[in-house]
Amino acid sequence: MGTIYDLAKKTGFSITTVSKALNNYKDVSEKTRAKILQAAAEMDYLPNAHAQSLSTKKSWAIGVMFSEANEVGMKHPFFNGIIESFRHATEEHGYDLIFASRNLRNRDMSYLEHFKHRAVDGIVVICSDRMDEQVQELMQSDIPIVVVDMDSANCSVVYSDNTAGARLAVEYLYGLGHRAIAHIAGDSSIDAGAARVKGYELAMQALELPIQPGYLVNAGFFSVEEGKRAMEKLLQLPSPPTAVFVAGDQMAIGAIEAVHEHGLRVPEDISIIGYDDIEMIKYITPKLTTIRQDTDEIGEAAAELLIEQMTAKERRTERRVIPVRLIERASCAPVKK
Amino acid sequence: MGTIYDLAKKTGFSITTVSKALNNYKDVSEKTRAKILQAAAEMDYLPNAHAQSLSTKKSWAIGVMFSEANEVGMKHPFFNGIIESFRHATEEHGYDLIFASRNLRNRDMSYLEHFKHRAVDGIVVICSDRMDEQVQELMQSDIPIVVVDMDSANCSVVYSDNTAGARLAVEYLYGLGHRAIAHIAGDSSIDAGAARVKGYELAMQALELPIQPGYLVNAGFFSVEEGKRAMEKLLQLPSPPTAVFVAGDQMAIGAIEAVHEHGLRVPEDISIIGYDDIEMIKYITPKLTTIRQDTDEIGEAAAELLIEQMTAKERRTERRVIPVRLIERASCAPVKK
DNA sequence: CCTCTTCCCGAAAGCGCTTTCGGTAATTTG
DNA sequence: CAAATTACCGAAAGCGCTTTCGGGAAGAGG
Repeated sequence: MGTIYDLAKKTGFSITTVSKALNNYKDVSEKTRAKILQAAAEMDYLPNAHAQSLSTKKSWAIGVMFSEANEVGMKHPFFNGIIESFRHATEEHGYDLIFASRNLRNRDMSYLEHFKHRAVDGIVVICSDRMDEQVQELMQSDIPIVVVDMDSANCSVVYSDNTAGARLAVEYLYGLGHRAIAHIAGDSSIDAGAARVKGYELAMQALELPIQPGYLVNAGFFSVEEGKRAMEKLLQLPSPPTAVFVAGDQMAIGAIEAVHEHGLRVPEDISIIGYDDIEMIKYITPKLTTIRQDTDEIGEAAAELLIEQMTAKERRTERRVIPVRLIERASCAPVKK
Repeated sequence: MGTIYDLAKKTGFSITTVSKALNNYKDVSEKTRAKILQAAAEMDYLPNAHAQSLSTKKSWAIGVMFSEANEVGMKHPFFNGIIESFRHATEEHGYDLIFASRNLRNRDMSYLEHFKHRAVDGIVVICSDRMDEQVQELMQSDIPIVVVDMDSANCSVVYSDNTAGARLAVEYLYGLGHRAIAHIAGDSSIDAGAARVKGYELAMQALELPIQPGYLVNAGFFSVEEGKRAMEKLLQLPSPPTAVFVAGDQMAIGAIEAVHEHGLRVPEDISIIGYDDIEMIKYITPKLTTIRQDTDEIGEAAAELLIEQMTAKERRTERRVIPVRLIERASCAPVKK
């Protein structure tokens, strides 16, 4: 493969000139540049990224901290859409993604430390647990950063318009004639969960619907099982809801399961609307009506916000809220008279 | 953060000694090592990975080439399980994963070139298209490599026991009394597809069942739509099968859809068995019976094979075939009399 | 013909770290 | 007590690249 020294020897120029030719400096004539590029091609020369980073202080690498919760990691059906789109967007600008371990030759270190060690140009955190110490540490560092799916006053963030989405859902159910509308919520320690609760409450208030006791149930961390348990609670109520807005598709799947096991039908007996629009809900029965979060858009926005900071080499803080939209499928129906 | 020079200045020792202390060389006394480590902790010293890699020729990074086909990327429901487990396994040994772009400051380059540029210690390719030029190039390089989900004579590979899995599926259907067993296959250009076809044929032969004309249909690249179309072909046959072994869960989902649209039921009218055991099939109706590929095991095996090579700093070629197993759910039933 | 620009090129320092090879001081051995 | 080990430490070269700065040659201007 060779180094610029080899190129210098081969072409007879100095390594300075070789380096300049390779980097399009203008103080090298076209003729010598051509010779050098030719020689480089002949010997399959490739610059060594480590050497470059060392001397330029730029690594062209983005550190990613990805959903660590409950072992799902890259299997996370919503986040993996975001990271995919983020990857695409950053790739076009020449950045590589590095998934760091917290393990440096035995000694374990924090994500921040590892990212500093690797000298990444920026960081993206896609992880909904704002209370995570590691996340906190990253947000307080001075490395360019963008955080997805949670809010923060002192770093760039991008997330969906969760309250608007929740209102959309409630208003849609209302439009179908429903008045007894419950909400299976995600935990409020997660921004998205809290925002959707807020949207639910605002919408109910705007529609002058009181929230009946027991109609707002916290189902924790968005899993199928938790959604199922939450729905069971609703079904046990003296007067169960005719429609429920579920804060996440996975929980909605669990909710539907609970309804079925209770001998009722969706949507004939109970309407269910989810949130996220993950892949699999197109294949369940009934196909889930949901609020779609635009993962492509989110990933791209995150990339944009981060790249800006990295090229400016300074931390900025900008908030980007991505609109959502209702996807009508088959899990909601007009209320039974 | 500081460098070893700062540490040297602060402690009064030479940078040589500092470096040695940090790297547990034994020709530095306990006393001075303690002082240096102390100082390092005080100034939050972190070694610079680029400098280290430059001088040691070891980057502690693994380049990953991940499913590029049809824009799914990290959303691939089977591969993302593998990469997650692979990540876990390599993390414990101190390796980071780097998802490279093929874009180096405008000029585009191959994956191999990019990986050389980044000086990764090893490469993992998780991507089923063996004909991909990029994959070929990687397999022929001299960097330690492990390839998942396809076979090759000249590099380490790990994949599931696809023929055994196919036989398992066919024998299971046979055991339920089925004799008219069809196979919706993945394209033979993909190793997994070809192996499953082979397993299907072997099993049918062993059971002395002739493969009726039209019973073996190539459905291409494992998508829901292709599976659906394939099933439609089967349903148009003069005597349609009573059971079909589908080479992938996504295709099986499509197949079930086709059956339903045809006014028939699964499994009452037609039994369907899938392959992979991806997350979502637990939530469709009916829950899909399938052959589970152990993504955890595959990822771990791949990690092991690669780490061996990287520590030995030499390319090796070993084949690891991971056993599969039948997961019985609700999409298969005894044949109707 | 001389001076002033402009155009090219290269010396050298620096990025932060590792590792070989000696050398001194302290310790052990005969 | 002299000689031979042993224990510690440091100088220096090297990893592959970038970038500042200065200098020579060629062309422009008077």
